[in-house]
Amino acid sequence: MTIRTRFAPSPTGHVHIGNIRAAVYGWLFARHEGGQFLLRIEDTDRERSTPEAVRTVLDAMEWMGLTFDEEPLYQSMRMPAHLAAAEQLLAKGLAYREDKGGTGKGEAVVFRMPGTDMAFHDEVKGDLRKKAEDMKDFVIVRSNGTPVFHLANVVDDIHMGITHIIRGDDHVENTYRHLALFCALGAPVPKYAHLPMIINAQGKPYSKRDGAAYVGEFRDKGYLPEALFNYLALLGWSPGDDREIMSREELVRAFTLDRVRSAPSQMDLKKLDWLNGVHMRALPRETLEAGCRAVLERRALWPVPGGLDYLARVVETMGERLHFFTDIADHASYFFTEEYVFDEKAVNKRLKKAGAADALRALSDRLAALDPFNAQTTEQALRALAEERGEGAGVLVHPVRVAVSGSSEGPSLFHMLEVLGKDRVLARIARALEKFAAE
RNA sequence: GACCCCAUCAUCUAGAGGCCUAGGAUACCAGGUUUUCAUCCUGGACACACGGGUUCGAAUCCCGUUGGGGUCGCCA
Repeated sequence: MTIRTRFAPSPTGHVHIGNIRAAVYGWLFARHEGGQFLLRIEDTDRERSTPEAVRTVLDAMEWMGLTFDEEPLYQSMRMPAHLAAAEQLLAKGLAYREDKGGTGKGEAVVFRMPGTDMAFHDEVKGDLRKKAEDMKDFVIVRSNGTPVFHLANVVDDIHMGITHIIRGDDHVENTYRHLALFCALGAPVPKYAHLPMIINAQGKPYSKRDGAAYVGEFRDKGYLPEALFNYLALLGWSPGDDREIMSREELVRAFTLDRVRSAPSQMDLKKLDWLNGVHMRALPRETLEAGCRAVLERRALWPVPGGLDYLARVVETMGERLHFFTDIADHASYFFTEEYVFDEKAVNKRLKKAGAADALRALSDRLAALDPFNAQTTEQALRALAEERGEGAGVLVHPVRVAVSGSSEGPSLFHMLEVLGKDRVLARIARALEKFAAE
């Protein structure tokens, strides 16, 4: 029997990180087993289930690389099947009609629990059981004639031939109901794997208040899907050895449900950041450049004279300083605009200091005389000048860096000067002199 | 409250009775490399919630306590 798993989100306009992790685990499991991974949109809540909300789910899946093997099933289209199942249960005497005083006018259809103790083996939590007296009959069709989640869910899982249900452990208590429904409908029961929640520092379910909580936010903040994927895979699961940095393929090869932890885990955004840097550094040049360009476009820092070649040189110079695509705008905007911001502390320390203006003027003259203006020649000129003045190179290096980039951090100064080019460098030094060095 | 689940460094985790004076990673601290920053390298501090058992031997098994979480809808 080939394994089939599914991700069954209800489209609410955003995809929670905990949900996408469930999808990641389902996908990983299906791929590892050579099975299928399916998508079912639980869009029965017509208020919230707008086409845009559905689009958000699809986008998140695509961005994360969670490919599914069949066309998505839209639960709203399946209402007749759900109702038919209820009729069948009614006919078999496994359900009954009753007015439980609900919202609707008439009677609801209530499913009769078997009245026996129940047990099942959860792939991550182990053996779980529940006593008959702790389980009550429950409504499967509302008095207004619409099917309830439990019914729809089970009927659709049967229809889709789902063999393994991988979902959040807030569903464990529902499992007994679902199991009973599978049996009542004469279908083979699937296996279940309940994943622990992702929690915040307070032990509560991780939410928007705790930082980025939705897939789209991570994307917008510049995280790489492969980094988030890698991170999420390791949040609650481990390969059993010391590997941490893993590609999608390695994860597929290593993933098994029995290595999923059953205790909840907390997001560590710092670790995600680190992992993002790791994946960033492993990216092919063209991908890196394309990602940076997209950010620049979004921040209105693109296009720029020199175009793609220029961008390539900036990216090359920034090197492993880019932990996020957004860093190209957050930490290297001075390559793309004259409107770069001056860091106040850096200005005070390096430009408003006694002697800084004098040093800058002297250096500016030397730089102006350079014919090939590149990393080598600028470095030579600077060092020669420093020696003549009987000072360390730092006395010159720091002020220029701040004058030219506004910041005291950044790539190798001389490569930066080369990329910026003589004209811009001289103009920036002059402007900085005017602006800050009122010596 | 009832029922269920969970419990190793700050965080993610390895650990399925002796290999554990508990390993790795992030974060943190200290040094080195880089006259900056980042990367990288080296070192450091940091944990088996508690109490009882079982056993020659327990982070690992059992019971209890404590702490946390989930579920108790004609929501999904």
